[in-house]
Order: sequence, then structure tokens, then C-alpha cells
Amino acid sequence: METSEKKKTTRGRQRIEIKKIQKRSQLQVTFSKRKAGLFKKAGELSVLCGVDVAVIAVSPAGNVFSFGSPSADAVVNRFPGGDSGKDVGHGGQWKERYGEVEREREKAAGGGGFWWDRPVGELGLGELERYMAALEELKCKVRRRADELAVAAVAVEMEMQNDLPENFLDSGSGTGSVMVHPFCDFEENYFDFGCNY
Amino acid sequence: METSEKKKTTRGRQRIEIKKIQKRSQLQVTFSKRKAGLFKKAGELSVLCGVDVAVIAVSPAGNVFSFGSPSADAVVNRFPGGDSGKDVGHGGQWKERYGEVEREREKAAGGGGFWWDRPVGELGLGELERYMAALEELKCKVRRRADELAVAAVAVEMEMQNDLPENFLDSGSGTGSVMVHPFCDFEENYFDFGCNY
DNA sequence: AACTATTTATAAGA
DNA sequence: TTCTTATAAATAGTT
Repeated sequence: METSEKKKTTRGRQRIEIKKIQKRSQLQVTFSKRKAGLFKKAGELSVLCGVDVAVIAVSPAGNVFSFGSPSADAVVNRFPGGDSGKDVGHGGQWKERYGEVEREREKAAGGGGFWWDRPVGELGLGELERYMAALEELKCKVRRRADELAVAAVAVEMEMQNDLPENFLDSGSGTGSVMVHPFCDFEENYFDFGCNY
Repeated sequence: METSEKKKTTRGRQRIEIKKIQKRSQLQVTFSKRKAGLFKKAGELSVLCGVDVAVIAVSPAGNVFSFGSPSADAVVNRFPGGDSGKDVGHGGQWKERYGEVEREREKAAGGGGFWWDRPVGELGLGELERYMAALEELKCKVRRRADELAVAAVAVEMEMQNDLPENFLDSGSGTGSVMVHPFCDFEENYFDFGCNY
């Protein structure tokens, strides 16, 4: 083998430190790539284990919001032409659907695309309302659990509260554009990274 | 090289189909590993890009709930001894804290452990209440966005709603135990996988 | 948006 | 379950 022949075209993946990326251009591409990876992982976990998984990301500008819950029948049924309601075992069904959506996305990439590939600004209120309903239900569920705990673990609770700040979750300050997508497939060109660096 | 000498000890990682795992033992280990991986990815995305990321997983039994928002100052400030409030630029600070928590976890593994390593049953209401507040805020944010859209995209909305089922998100049916943890570090022995297979 | 050389995640096995 | 190992998958830097 010769030395001059095998010149590497790239250095390949490099190890990086997990600290905030400063360069705007790199931040954008990294966010894009890793968000896609995260959503893919979430979808896989959901399917493999039959669990609901949701991933939420708020940009520094408060511009991006994402959500998915792939394992629920409801999500499968959202596909155009989905056979709603019947057949609760959705293992194989899911796989079929997945391929279907993948193919649809291929087409969508070139043309107008399907609604789940668009930012919510093009979608309207239907999704947002359902999302709010979902949050409300989740909140009720948490509240029920809290009630249970109130009986059993008051003493511990008192302690815990002293370890926590007022603002446990800062949801960001923004105008909040929102995306909803069954398989976390999405376009994100509308994304502008308008602050924090 | 001999043939009998180099016998591989394992087959290494094998490719798997993304479909529901049927075997209980494998499901549990896969869920555990992949959830850890997902949380790690979420934390990395959060730090690298300075964004809030939350990951939520509801088991088929409705028994597990997880959440993280690593980039917010609030989360950093939750650590015992955290310097609350000052210094909004938390890039390097974050890294320091991370190491600190990692070290604490080492110790926690052997002894009584710290609160963020425990299931919420041992924690009490403080976290749950904050979580509910976070959901409420998020909901308000979504509602604001919906209001904006109501002005600009009513026509599209009408279309969208026809493509969606009633039950967009099924949050599960369960008793809902809940975990909250800053870096998605956690113990999960309490996890029982009580249904759906 | 595509491409690779690498790093990272992880399915099996111990 | 926690560790190891071989391999699959993700991705940083480049084009």
C-alpha cells in the first residue's frame, strides 16, 4: 500500500467537550443533528418498550418546542388512512406504519409536504389544543400521585422543599413556536437562534 | 494466527429490529439502558446548545415518569450548596457542577444517597407541585401561541383537525410514580413493569 | 445536504 | 445487576 494514495478525506468524528458551543453556525448544526438523534432514540425506546415518550426542547430564544408520544395508538391513528380504534396490539402494525410514513416523507421532501413535517405556524390550533389537553391530563395524574404522597410522606416533603429554589423550571421567555410530530420527523429551517450568544 | 485461539467471547452488539420487545427480562434491561442513553443525550444537547430539554417517559403500567431541564439556572441552583441567582452565564459553571454531582453520586451509590437519586415516593410533594406549575406555564405558553395562530391560520387549522383523532395523547392509565432528577441520574429498582405484555 | 473517520451507544454474554 | 466486548449507530469536521 502506498503512502500518498490513502490520504484521509476527513478527520472523522472528533471528541468534543460537553460545554456550551459558542460559534453560532456550529451551534445550529449541532442542535439540529443532536435533536434529530434524540428524537430518533426516543422513538426507538417508545416502540421497543411500548412506552410513551415525550421530548421537549426550548431554545434559548424560546422559539422551538417539540413533542412526541409514538407508542400510543392515538399517534398511529393520526396517519392519513389509519385504521382507527381497533386492534390494540400495535407492534407489527406500528412497523408497517413506520415504513409508510418514511415513504411519505420521501415525497414530502420534494413537494408541499405533510402537516407533520411543518412548523406549527403552518398547522393551526388543532394540535396545540390537543397538546394542552395532554398537559392538563398529565398534570392531573401528577396531582393524584401528589395526593397519595401527601398521606404518606409529609415529613420528607418538608425537608425536600428546603433544598429547592422558587423557580424549579424556567420554561423560557419566548414567543414559542411549536412543533408536533408523531415520529419526530420535522423541518426546522424556520429556526433562527435569535439569542443567548 | 491460529483458528482455535481467537474465539470471540461475545458476538458484540447485534442489530435489532425496532419493534416491541416481548421478553420481559430483555424489555426491562433495554428500557433501562436506552432510557439512560436518552437522558444522557438530552443532557448533552442541553449543555452544548444552552437549551432547555425535558424527557418524559410513561411506562405501559403508567409507573414511571422522568424529567430534566439541565440548562436552566434553576436546575443548577437545586444542588445542595448551589450559589443561587447570580451569574447568568452558566457555561463553565455548569461543567463544574456536573463534576460535583458526579462525585456525589459515587458516594450516594453506597450509602443513603441523595434526593435526586430516589423515586419520588421518598421525596414528597415539593417536586410534584413544581412540576405541575411547569406544566401549567408550558400550557399557557402554548395557548399564547395558539392565540397568535388563531389570527393568521384559521383556514389551515380547519383542515388539520380533520386529520386527527379525538385522543391525540393517551397519557396512560396508571398510578403514576414520578421521578425528577437534574441530570437524569437515577435509580429505578422500584420499577416493576406490571402490564402490557 | 452528503460524506467518513471516529467516538459513542448498546445487544449479548459473563 | 453490573462489567465486558464486539459491533451497530451517532456524529464532528469537512466538502
